[in-house]
Amino acid sequence: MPRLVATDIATELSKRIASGEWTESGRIPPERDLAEAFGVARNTIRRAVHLLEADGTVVRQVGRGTFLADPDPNSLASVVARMEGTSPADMMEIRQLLEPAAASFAATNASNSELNAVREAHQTACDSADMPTFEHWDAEFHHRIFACSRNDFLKEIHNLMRILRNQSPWFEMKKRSFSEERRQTYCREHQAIVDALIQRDPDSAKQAMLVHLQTVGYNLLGR
Amino acid sequence: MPRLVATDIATELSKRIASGEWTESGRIPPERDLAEAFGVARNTIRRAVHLLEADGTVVRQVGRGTFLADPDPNSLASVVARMEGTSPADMMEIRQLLEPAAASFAATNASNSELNAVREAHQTACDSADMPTFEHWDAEFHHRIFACSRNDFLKEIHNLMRILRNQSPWFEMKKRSFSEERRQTYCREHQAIVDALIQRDPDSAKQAMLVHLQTVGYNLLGR
DNA sequence: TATGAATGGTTCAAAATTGGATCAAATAAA
DNA sequence: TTTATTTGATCCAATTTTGAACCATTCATA
Repeated sequence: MPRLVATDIATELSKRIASGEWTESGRIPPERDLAEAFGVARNTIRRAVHLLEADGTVVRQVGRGTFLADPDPNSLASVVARMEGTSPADMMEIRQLLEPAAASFAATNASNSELNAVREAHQTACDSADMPTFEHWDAEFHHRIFACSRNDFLKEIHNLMRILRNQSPWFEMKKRSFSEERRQTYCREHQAIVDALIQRDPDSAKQAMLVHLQTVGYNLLGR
Repeated sequence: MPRLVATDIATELSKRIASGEWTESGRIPPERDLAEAFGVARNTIRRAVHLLEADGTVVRQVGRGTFLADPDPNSLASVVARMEGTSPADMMEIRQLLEPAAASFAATNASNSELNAVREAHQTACDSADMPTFEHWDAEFHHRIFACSRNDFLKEIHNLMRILRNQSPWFEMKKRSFSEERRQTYCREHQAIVDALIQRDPDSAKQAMLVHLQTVGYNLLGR
């Protein structure tokens, strides 16, 4: 047994943690159990665990236990958690990437009845009397275009973006910055998209959607 | 009895619910019964069920019981769940949309050291002796390009896609269909991407990435 | 309609679990 | 020998679990 049993135990624990021994529960055994398992006094375990704590490998909580500090950054949960901090600019950039593509796909793949549903959402939005109603049908318009893109994954990414936007405080900002003039602009731009879709022209649909999203981006981000 | 009994019971209950144990009645047993079944105090069961309630997994009603909640199709959880069923073709279509854009962004936004990291991953992949090593560095190559696209949301979408691919059985298929010839093709195509990035040419980078992903798509989907 | 059983909601105190801290004695290393 | 490490023990503080009692609501049944 070399010198400093504690450091040896610390590296052993590190190895086990790295090998995923306790990733499932996210928690390592109580010090008293570890002491028994390693056949060593509890104080020694405490010293070893203290090293891991100093590393940032592990976090201790009185009365609860010792926990792995960084939950697997490659788990679905952490990815989604990080997505919740997405900035408006980053989100807009991706929207401008995906939605024109969705419009293009829709022009090619949508059934006539699906296109009618898109036009219907557009029409209802234009005819709506108050802002909340407009915003609902505006969102529905975009949603229905994704719905007929015939790519389920793309559709779900859009759902994801919608949820993230609705969760974010900066979405409220957008609502407040709304005006009747902007509403009319959006209606005109939506009309252009609908026209391109009905003409089954993917490139025009893509272009019209991009133009619209640039307007939305400008209104939202001021650039 | 293990530690943190309440959370353990919560995950156990989650598993049973997911496996459809109580879907026909839509109702889980009374707390007092669960307490007896798990050999634990009722308060502990209450804590566990409270976690499920917070998840939205379950709804409680005084005097009636605890019921399975109608899954909200617009919750993050259900969106992610639906994403897990993404087809290879749909996934590939989106990759061919996003990764060329990421490469384009990278050509514009990356620092020189980030580009070096990309080149390094490419080099290591080319030099790797066995297939698992190659695949690791291949993945790292793509990841690092997203990392310097300077759009965090895009980066996380890529992480999401990576996780979904790794979870899916059809990903194994791809691994089996690998050959030395393909590996060399990928190396050449990666080289073209690296060259375009270092020349800071967004359009070439985008184009080179698209070409590469068309190869990957062809190998994966056979069309 | 009235009653009682079943069920979740609430509260409380005692016991158990777990990390935090300290100290003196034993042991190993220099 | 001197110094540092480990041990073994004890007590403290935070948290969880337990066990019990009582309340409020729902629902079936007398």
